Amino acid sequence: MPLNFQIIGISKHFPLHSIHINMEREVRVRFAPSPTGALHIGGVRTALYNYLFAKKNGGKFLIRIEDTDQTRFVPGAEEYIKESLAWAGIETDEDPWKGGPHGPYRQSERKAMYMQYALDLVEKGHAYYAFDTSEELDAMRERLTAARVVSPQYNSITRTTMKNSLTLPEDEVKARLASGEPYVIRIKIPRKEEVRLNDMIRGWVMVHSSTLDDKVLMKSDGMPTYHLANIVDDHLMGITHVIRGEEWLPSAPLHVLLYKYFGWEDTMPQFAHLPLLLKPDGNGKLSKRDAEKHGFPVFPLEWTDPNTGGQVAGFRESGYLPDAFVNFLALLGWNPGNQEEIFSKEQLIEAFTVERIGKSGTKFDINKANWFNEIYLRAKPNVELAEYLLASLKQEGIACTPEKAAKVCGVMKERATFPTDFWKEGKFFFLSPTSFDEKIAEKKWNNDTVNALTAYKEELLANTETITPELAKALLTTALEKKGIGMGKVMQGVRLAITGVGAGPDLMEVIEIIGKEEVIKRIDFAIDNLKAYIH
RNA sequence: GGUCCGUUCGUCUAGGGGUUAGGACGUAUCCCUUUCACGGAUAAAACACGGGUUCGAUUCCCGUACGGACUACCA
Repeated sequence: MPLNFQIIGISKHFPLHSIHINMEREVRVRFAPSPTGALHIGGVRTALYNYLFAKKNGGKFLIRIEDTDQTRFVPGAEEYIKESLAWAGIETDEDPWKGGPHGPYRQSERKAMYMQYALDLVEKGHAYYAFDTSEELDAMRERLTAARVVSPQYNSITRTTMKNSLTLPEDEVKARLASGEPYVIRIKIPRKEEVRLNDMIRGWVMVHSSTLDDKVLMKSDGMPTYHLANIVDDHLMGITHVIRGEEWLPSAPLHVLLYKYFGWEDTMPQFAHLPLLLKPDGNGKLSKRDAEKHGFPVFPLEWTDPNTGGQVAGFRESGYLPDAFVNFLALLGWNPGNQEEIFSKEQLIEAFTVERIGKSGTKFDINKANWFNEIYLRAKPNVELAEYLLASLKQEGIACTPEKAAKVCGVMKERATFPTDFWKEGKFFFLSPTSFDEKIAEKKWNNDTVNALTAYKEELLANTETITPELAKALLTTALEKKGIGMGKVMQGVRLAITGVGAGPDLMEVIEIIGKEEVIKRIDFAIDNLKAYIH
């Protein structure tokens, strides 16, 4: 794409690179999880926002696995991430599994390229070797704490007392390196400098460099830390916007400094730090414990930790529909600015802007998630819903035609929250009642009900037409008129006899689905078995 | 402790110098339904506090309080 002349004209006064690049660069964003366990719902939201942003702006969304900490690697976690995003319908353009032009997409596989960047910083005087052992580090912190230093850290002051290439003679440094002694490379944070960044959500954030510490860039095992790896990779992968959780905000100034020292300021991505997802009660970050405490999932998929054996519930397994889940998640911290709440994925892409992401933490409310699920469940065609019911029935060993299952779902969906409710609340469509709701029986089972049912049975027997809801109702009306009993008086009893419970979909529709013969059988059974309730 | 971020109904939020502070979930009540829901309607429910600035502040500024994140050779 050629630059237009106006921009070239401006370039006399403003740096051309930044204007040029910002306008011409394709939007590229990434989700960079660590494979250390199940992907938290907050992570899914971060991925979702990245995805929505990319698609909205005609850009690319990619996944990069940040597995630089080998000690925290958990088998299966990577697969879990992949499956979670797939379930939620968050599609990637580039990732470790399908690859892409900027691979590899696993930091462990990029290991070889980080050292040269760290060394580049050392050469430029922005980083240095450090040989301190962890015991020495601990001792330093203890010493500083004892001296009531407010923040004991490896920084411009303390580094002068430690074992590093700034304090040791050059020869000794060389000797130590040559001897294979373990070392790390630390960034050399300037003593006095104001570091600022313009966060897309929070505006200007300013931090004084004196509060930053000399973070480790290269670990002694030859792996980079997150701070180094994420800057190098984002740069190499052409990332234009970094949308990540608020927990990264404190280290963002460090990252800005790194871009500066590498000389990549012109293409430094824009940052957007997302508000946290909080516990539904009280305060704090939403955690696994909340799931256990409140009985709802905080992870997209069910997960069993291979190391601890600990198990967590998943939204998928709990019966949440992917579209409902995504819709719910999108509104947790973002809003469209109008009063609409129901958004398909495509509509979310269309409506999404970073500007409308809120600043404050968001408490997690499962009620709202359930509401979304109900909305999406009702919008689904009955045949699609039937698949869920058919699956439940198969587990129970009950045969059923797809047509009947669809019909059951059709009448049940108005009252269901989860697909599993079709079976749970609608067992009576498939199983004759063997027991009855005692409370209803106590209240509604009486001579009138028995008389009404007896008369109804006669009418059903006498009629030879195929039963429909209308016919079922007409016959009941006739029976009741003959007996001189009001419908309202016995309806609950009739329902109880036929379904065994006091609540359910329209009874006449239930009768149609169950069929005349079965209804008659159930009436007989109820009359025989509920005698004790007649006073 | 230090640094940074935040604070509108119980929850998610809209709004923004003058509003009856709007919507949604949840809750309650009523209507519809000769059954159960769905649906509809109504109600209760919020600008953390104190100073400024201003004719006027929930909105802007500064404090305080409260909450949170970060403070590893973890990400």
